[in-house]
Amino acid sequence: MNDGNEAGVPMRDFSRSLPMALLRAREAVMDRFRPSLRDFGVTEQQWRVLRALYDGGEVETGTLARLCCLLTPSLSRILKHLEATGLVVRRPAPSDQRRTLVAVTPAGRALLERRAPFSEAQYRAIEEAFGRERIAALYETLEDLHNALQNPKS
Amino acid sequence: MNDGNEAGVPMRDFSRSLPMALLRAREAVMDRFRPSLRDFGVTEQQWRVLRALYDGGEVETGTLARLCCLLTPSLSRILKHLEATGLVVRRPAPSDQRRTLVAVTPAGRALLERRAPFSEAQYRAIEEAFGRERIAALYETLEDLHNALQNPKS
DNA sequence: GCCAAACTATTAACATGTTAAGTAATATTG
DNA sequence: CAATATTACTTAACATGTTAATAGTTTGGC
Repeated sequence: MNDGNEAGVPMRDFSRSLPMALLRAREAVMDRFRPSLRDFGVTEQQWRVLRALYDGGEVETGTLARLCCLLTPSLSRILKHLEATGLVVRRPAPSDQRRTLVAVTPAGRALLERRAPFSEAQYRAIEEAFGRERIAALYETLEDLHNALQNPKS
Repeated sequence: MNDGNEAGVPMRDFSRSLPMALLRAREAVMDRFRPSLRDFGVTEQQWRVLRALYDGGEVETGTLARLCCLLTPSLSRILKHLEATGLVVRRPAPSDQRRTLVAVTPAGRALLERRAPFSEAQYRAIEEAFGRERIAALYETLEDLHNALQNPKS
């Protein structure tokens, strides 16, 4: 009668799952970065937070969460850990005691600058394997996709 | 002297992080699918496992992990949960007692077929927002990237 | 057949993802 | 200005990500 179910909606081929395709590609990329993350004793998410703070200014927790693509409960635990290890500092915002301002410490900055060369080396290897132009085009496509799916009606 | 650190390696702009770009795009996509996953009481990963088993045959745990982009410790816990709720069954492989064969149950198949229409509706919305051809091209690019980074020298 | 090496799955421990609930501070309304 | 709603962050609970260690099987020499 149809493709095998009562509702008449054929099951999409598993290879055409967009979340899976994005995840597979991301895992292939992360496999290149995990060794040095491990060597420097930081998780992927801890690195993202330090990375977002590198510019030097204080950043509010909520803003930091959006920048790093983290949910605030996760970020809360990550900041607790980073503060305990002396890589970041937190203080309440003077103008609004609800908000928390986060900044990287000199130790955190030193860690960032020690790992940066290893990270850049992997970027060069990835660009060599896939093509610098194709990588640039992919950044654009991914940003367009993100924008196309944001707030469809608001 | 240079871009701000002693090693002379300028820090890459945070917007040019490939893992972040892939993650942001994936999160934008997943935001469309999470509501129905939640309505049907399954996690994203549980859905991936059921989805991979839909064809009907028995699949080894290791193969299933690769198909679903899951590490075997995660899959082990997920299968325990899915088996407890009656959505999959496990049995040792007759020819090799080390291996475990997994299959979806009628209840699991029923869940798959109930949610499929909601999932397909979101795929249509995504294709409408971003363009069917661009989505197809993205699948290709992501697969090429994955292949380009797999086993560079083996 | 026996023993060491390799393989498969699981468990353990710690960190994060996800949703709901809680706490404190600020903004709003009457 | 007091009661209420809203906001920002945290905590709690359960599920998964990640790495290391463990237990049971099989395989390969010998």
